[in-house]
Order: sequence, then structure tokens, then C-alpha cells
Amino acid sequence: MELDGLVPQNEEVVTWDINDIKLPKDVKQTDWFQEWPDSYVRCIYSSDDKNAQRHLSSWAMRNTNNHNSRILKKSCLGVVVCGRDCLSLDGRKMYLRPAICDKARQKQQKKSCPNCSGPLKLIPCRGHGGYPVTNFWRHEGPFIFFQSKGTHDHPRPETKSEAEARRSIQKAKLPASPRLKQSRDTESLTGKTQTWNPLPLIVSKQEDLLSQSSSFMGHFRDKTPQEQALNTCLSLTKSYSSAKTPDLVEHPQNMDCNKYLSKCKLSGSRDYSYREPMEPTAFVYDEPRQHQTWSKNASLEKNSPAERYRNSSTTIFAGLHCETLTSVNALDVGIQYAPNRWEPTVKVDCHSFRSHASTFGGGTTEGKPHQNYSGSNIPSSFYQASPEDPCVMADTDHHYCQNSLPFKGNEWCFEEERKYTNADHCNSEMLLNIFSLR
DNA sequence: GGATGCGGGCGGT
DNA sequence: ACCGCCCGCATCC
Ligand SMILES: [Zn+2]
Ligand SMILES: [Zn+2]
Repeated sequence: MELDGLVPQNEEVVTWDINDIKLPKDVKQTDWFQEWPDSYVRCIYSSDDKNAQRHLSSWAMRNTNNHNSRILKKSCLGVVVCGRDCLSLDGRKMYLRPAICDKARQKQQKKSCPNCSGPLKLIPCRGHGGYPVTNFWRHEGPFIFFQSKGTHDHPRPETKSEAEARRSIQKAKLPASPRLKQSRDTESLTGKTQTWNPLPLIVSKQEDLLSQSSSFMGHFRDKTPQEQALNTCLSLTKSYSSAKTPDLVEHPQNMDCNKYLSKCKLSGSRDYSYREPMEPTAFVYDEPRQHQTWSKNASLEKNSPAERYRNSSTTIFAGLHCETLTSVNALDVGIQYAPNRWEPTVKVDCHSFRSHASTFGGGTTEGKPHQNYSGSNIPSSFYQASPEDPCVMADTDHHYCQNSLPFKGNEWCFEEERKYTNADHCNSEMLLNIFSLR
């Protein structure tokens, strides 16, 4: 059942559908990227939004063929849980991210629970009429239209970055020789149980993670733990960032956290080409020429300085990446935890922000930058910790990064920002903190 | 290796 | 026609 118009996006009534021949062209404001879109929502992202460009979602979504090259369709793979419903030390369940690749997923299901070595179980998504929730992406001019159909009927899996972190850590900790590796593959192919994550990655204390991390990293003779960690961190953010972090690369061990943090403040999106909102017409689905032409016209020429300014800040937010928002948990536990009692999320808004001077000129972050970016449920890093817990520190840093974006956007901020592409540095820094605190 | 996209093909409604 | 989905191919990291 469609809920057309019932969930106003952008404080306006949604009048479009992803399948419409024409999509709205007079978009006054774009939405914050949603990491966990759920239910029947529709969003309009800026085409500058890196996450939207990559069609990212923290749900495990896989591409599916809808025989329509204009609209990218993805369906949810659900979540992987322990077949024994085991709990971590702190009493939380873990929710692993299903591998997106079919082959990899099959392999994954042969592995065993990293916590109790029990079998893993894939909970399929049946949130859309008994079928997986589907997401649709459609690029149109300066916007990326997004639509979700169905409500996930399962817990959230670990995020993409968390899953990547897990892989990196596992790879790093098992610099297995080719021979050993081969036997392992054979084992998995024959269906024998293989503990997915032999190392006790499931820990409830950051302390534990730290010690474990540095211990396995200590195996590398040629690199310091910091360097090793850094490599991991950088590799994790690589796919999201086109920026270089020369300081870190060249002098990781000398990197000062505060210094690094200051860079976080300047982090944002790299691409500032913005397009003016269109005349109140629409994007024509079946007339590629039209929107292409339009795109060209609108791209760069019509921007007045004021427009450029406000638009650039718009882009700054749009450029924030998933990792920035998933916080330090990329390495904190590596696994998505949640309370034992899982409640389906009912409502999710597209957190939009006004692309008006008020949002910017104020120089505040009142444009609800903190508003549950991840929707109305448990934070990805569901983590009980004491104030002195390193994790808290890291998380604080994370928020700081998010709040410290150059809202005021003077020319300097603007330029500086271009140097430090995006907020991924925040993430890298957090990761670095984790490993270097010791 | 695995994430992502693409698109041919098949079967069900 | 629309949808779910399997499968191989290609690209990129
Ligand atoms: Zn288990
Ligand atoms: Zn789902």
C-alpha cells in the first residue's frame, strides 16, 4: 500500500513517484542523506551528495534488475544473526551485514558466529508485501531522487563501514601464508565450519579492542602499530574520499589529534558545482535530450555569489559521508549491536535543511544537524560507556566534526574545505585515536 | 575478494 | 506489463 503524500518530505507534500514520467524540477530544498531510510519515503538529494551518488545505504541493499536503465533498483538482503541467538559480553545481540555479492553471501553463511562459533542465520527482509524492501534511485539533472518501498522487518545490520572494518581487521590479523590460505579456502568450500572471526572482536570495552588490535598489529615488523592502524583507517575511507591526507601518510606517528581534528572542522564536500533550482517544470523521463540540455544550462552559469555561497554550504552537508555519521563504531566493535528487544522503526523523515540564508547566515547549527541522522532507532554504536571511555571521546570528536562544518562559510572556509575534501577525515581521525591512544 | 552496475533471461501474477 | 530473481560480465577499490 502506497502512502502517497502521507509522509511529507521537505515539509512539502510529496507529489512525485520514482516512476513518473516527469519529476519535479522546482525543488526548493534537498534532503539530508539518509543512512537508514525506512518505510515509504522519498527523498531528493543533491547530485553533489556523495552518498547519494553512490546509492549508499546502511541497509544491506543489493542491485536488482528492473530492466530500466534510468532507475536503479535495489532490494534488501536482511541481516545475518547468530543461529543460537547468543549475546555479547554486555548482553547485546550482534547483527552482521549480509555480503552483497551472492557468492560471498553463500560463503558467509558457511562461516560461524564470531562470538559463540554457532551457525549463522540470514534473516531475509520481507518488509514489502512479503518481499524485500526495495530502494530506487534516479538521477535527474542536479538532483538524485530516492524512493523506498516497504518497511524493514528486521534489525539493522552492521553498516558498510563496519563490515569493511571487520574485513580489514581480519585480513590484517591473519597475514596467512598462501598455503594456509589455500587450505582455508578449501575448507570453506567443503562446507566445513570456519569461524568467521576467530579473534575476539566482540568486546564490550574499548580497552579490550585496543589491546587486541595492537596485539595483532604487532605482528607486523615493518610497521608500527600506528602505521598499521592508519593504513587500515585510510583504506576504510578510501572508497569515500578522493582527498589525500599527506600529513598522515607521511608522518602518521607525529600526527597530532588536535591538529587532525582541526582538519575535520574544515572537512566537507569537494564538489561545489551547484545548480540553480529549475523553473517549475519537470524532468522528462523519456526525453533525455531535454534534461541533459537543462543540466548543462543550470550547472554553473547562473550562480550569483550569494547563490554560490548558500549552495556551497548546502553541498557541504550533502557531502557528508556515511562513515562520518556512523561514528567510531567502525572499529569500536565491528559488529552492529542492538538491544535484545528489537522494535521496528515506524517513521523516518528525510532530514532536509533549508537552502536559505537563514540556515547559513545564522552561523549556527540549528538546522537540526544532529537530528537523528540515522532515523528513529538505536544508534549504530549502541554502546554503554563511562565518561572516561575512549569510545566516548571518539564519539564526541565525531560530533564535533559534524557540528564544526563551516556553516559561516567565508571565503576561507570555502577554500580550505576544498583542500580537505570531506568529513571522512573525521572518521580516520577517530580510528587513529582508537589505535594511538595506547 | 567483494561491492556495484548492467542487462539477458525465466517464471509468476 | 510488472515484479522477483538467477546469472554472468565488467569495473573499481
Ligand atoms: Zn553466536
Ligand atoms: Zn530489509
